[in-house]
Amino acid sequence: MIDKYNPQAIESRWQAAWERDGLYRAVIDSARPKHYAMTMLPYPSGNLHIGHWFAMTPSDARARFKRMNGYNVLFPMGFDAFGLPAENAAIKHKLHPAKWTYENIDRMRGQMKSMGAMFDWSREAISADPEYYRWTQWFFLQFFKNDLAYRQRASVDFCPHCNTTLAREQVWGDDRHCERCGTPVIKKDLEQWFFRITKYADELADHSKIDWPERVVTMQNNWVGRSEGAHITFHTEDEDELTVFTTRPDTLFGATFMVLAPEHPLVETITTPDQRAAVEEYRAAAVRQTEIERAATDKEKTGVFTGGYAINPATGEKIPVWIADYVMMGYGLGAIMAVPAHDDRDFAFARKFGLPIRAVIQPEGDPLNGDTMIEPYIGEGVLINSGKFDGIPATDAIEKITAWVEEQGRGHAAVSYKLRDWLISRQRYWGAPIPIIYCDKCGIVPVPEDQLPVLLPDDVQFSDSGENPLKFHPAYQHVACPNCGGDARRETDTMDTFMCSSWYQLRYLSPHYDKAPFDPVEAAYWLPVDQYTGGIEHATMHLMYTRFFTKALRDCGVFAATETLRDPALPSIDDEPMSALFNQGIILGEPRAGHFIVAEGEWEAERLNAHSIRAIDGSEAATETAINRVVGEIWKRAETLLDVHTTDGRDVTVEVFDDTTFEIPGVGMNAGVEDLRHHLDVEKMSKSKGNVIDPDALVEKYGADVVRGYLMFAFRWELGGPWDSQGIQGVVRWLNDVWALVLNDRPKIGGDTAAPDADVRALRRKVHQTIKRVTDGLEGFGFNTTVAALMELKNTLQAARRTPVANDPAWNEAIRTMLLLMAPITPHIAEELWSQIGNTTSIHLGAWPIYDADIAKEEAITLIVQINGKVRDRIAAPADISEEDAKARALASTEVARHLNGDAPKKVVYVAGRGMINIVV
RNA sequence: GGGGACGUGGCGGAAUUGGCAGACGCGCAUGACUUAGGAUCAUGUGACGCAAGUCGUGGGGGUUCAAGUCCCCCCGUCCCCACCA
Repeated sequence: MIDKYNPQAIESRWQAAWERDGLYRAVIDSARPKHYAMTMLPYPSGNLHIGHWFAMTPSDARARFKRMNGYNVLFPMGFDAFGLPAENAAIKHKLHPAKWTYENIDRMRGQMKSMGAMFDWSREAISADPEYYRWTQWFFLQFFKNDLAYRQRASVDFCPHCNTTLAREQVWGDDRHCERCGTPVIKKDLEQWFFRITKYADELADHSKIDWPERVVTMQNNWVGRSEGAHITFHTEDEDELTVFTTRPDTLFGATFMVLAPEHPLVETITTPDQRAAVEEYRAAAVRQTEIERAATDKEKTGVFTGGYAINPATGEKIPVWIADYVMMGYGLGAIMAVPAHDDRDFAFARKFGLPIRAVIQPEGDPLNGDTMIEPYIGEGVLINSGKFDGIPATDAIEKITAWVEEQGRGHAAVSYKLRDWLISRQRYWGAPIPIIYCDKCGIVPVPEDQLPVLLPDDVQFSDSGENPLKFHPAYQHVACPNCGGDARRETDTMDTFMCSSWYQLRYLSPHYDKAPFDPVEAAYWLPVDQYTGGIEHATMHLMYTRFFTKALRDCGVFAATETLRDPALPSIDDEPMSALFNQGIILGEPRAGHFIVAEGEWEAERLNAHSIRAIDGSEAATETAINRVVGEIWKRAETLLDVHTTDGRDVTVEVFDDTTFEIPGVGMNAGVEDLRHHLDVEKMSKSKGNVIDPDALVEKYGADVVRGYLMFAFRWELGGPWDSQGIQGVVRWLNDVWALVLNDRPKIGGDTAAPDADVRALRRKVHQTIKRVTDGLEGFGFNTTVAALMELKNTLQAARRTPVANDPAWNEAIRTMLLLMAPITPHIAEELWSQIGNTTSIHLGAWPIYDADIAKEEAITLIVQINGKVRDRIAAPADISEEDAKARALASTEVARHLNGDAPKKVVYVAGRGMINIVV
């Protein structure tokens, strides 16, 4: 009986059965430990791509694994449904964003169901639903009430293409472009809403309560950018105060001039009449300059003297005050004391404009001289030219001079952050309206909570310019002031969609709850998220915002009701939203090579493998192996393409454009190509490059289990890598083999003869070793080695099947165990085979196999005998061999004797755990 | 300029954290079966060598009985931040 594995026949059937039986409904069960697994929710862009599969199916495998290990697992899914693409599609196709969005959601939900993932769809949350954004607005009001939201005119980043302002986090790269569309941003002076995320700077830089990847922690800490230093107040000649932030108060005596950002408010008053024209011109030029130009680090320093002076509080000296665009208004206090002797930028500036340089930190060696220094000295040393502080090590002086400044009433220790408050206003339609009303009499008036949600009107006209249609919707804008009843105007900006995604883990708990953003009973049981997974690209955006949100909600008292329902002994849920995080990598496009010349014919390589190399003119290549090597080496080392010729049947000569020639004698390359550069044509997938892998087509061709299995097997999950359309065949073979192994009739080996005990023990040993590898692998996100372990077990079973072991009860146990171990990774085939071998309940409700270290323990080991670290012999020995025995056997080996050549061993090292002996001569 | 990650066969990647380098898979080679094969089965597959053997984890040094793994110096790739005071 051979019934071929046909995934299409079984997968939809099981998906329907699981849905019918409510297998993945997660319901509170206080008798079981909970596990809240969450993977980043998708934006409903239209179709699921392979990246979604790569992100979601391994997460699903781990959630299933947790479930089989006795956890009550919640693994929800939803859609981050507000956002610009919907609005752009609306403009382009004359289609309402809601229609576009919800149609996409319907399609993508269906595509996700084809993954066979255990998503609990009864908890689906969609951020564009009024019942969702009602609470997004409610949170805004809580922030407003608690002084965490404020409105301010500020110079903000504006994307001219998307026609909206952006948060600092959404401006990327050297050219400061819009994260969504790539257009360089411009600065605009606008009244906007901000959240006081900076209030939480220190807390956000503290990751001690969560288990997050080091990479994310580092990026977030850099983003918060805490620096410790001091505020020091100088006085101008007119007795105006001019306060600077510095991380080097120890160099105060070396401050020989000051620099203000061109936008600094004091510029107005400090500038002298004869300098005013020059200053005004410089300020105007600075405004005109793009951020890119201003931020270029290698730029020649520019600046203008204001004509004004300030007094260095340490030296009493009169020092000039300049303006220069290398000082930014947005960081610190927008003003610096310049210490040219000990700072790169100040040094360059001083040299250019002939300003005095005074060394105040002296390293060991020749005394520094400010007039002759050719570069600033940044390192450690002792203070000089610093009055009573002379001779103190600079590291101590930071504290001492700060204390002294404070005594003088001239400043204090201070901390500065790079983190900016979060700008959440967006001048676009498809987002959650900001629930604010402006009244001429009452000012800024929040919409009363019982009037939420502020609904987006449907009857809007989109213009090609992308301008917010709410601005042209009088009925939406004109409202009565909730306070005085008079004529008032509704805010037309909507909220940054990162606001919606900052709290979705809460809405999943009770997506239809209408008394609060979430049901405290659900929250008390499920929170916090135990395992979050998603891409690293959100490190300083979503992952920052959601942590801020949680802390802000805590301070607004939103978790109070939940806390009363929780065991106070449990760790708190209101400091951090997600206890653990794991970032998967990305799947890149399949590598493609171009044309090159082989055997004087033109050849084409669509891939890096020789298999698909063929001559355009139909001629034959040299041996495929040789060509294979050439292609590999070319792609590994060459920058530009080259000619490849065969000189005879086997040898290949490669000519690089610069006439370098090297030989490839049949197999392998000779040396001499080291200077060729690595070059591999691997790119991100994109429609325009035509290298997109469509998961639907793969599912249709191979089935969901194969796609899941391949995605987990072919890459390290945290790294991802280029797609390989041939590699998937390995997973196809694996599942075909498993299918045949479980279902096909077995020949009775030797009638009913009992299998030798040793063989049975060997089989069970392999099974238990696999249990351990799979358990550890799934726990630790090592999906690729997990699949490898399952393949090995299959290989072992295939071999055992030809022996009497296949008649032993241990065989059936092995099959059962293998299916249970496969269930999280390939849920459909596992379920089908589980049912076919006679089980009536779902394998996914089955208990995870228990690892028994005694069974897994090797009975015999191979002693590895090394001489001076080189393996010279292998000797079979019992696992419990004593050290003396092992050494004796090693020294008795004839191989050892041969290599010792009569020399006496100087030392014999025995490593018990590894069965290794090293004889040192 | 600052911070971080990485570099292992033709390819994706293993290596229980200092202990047999190359698991598992792709590809490839040879053979079998086939009208055929992008199917299946068997065997082989780091390099060099007929072999004994030698060499091998980007390069160079070091620590150690033992280094892909630890330390130092280079080279290269990628990511983040960036006139941050």
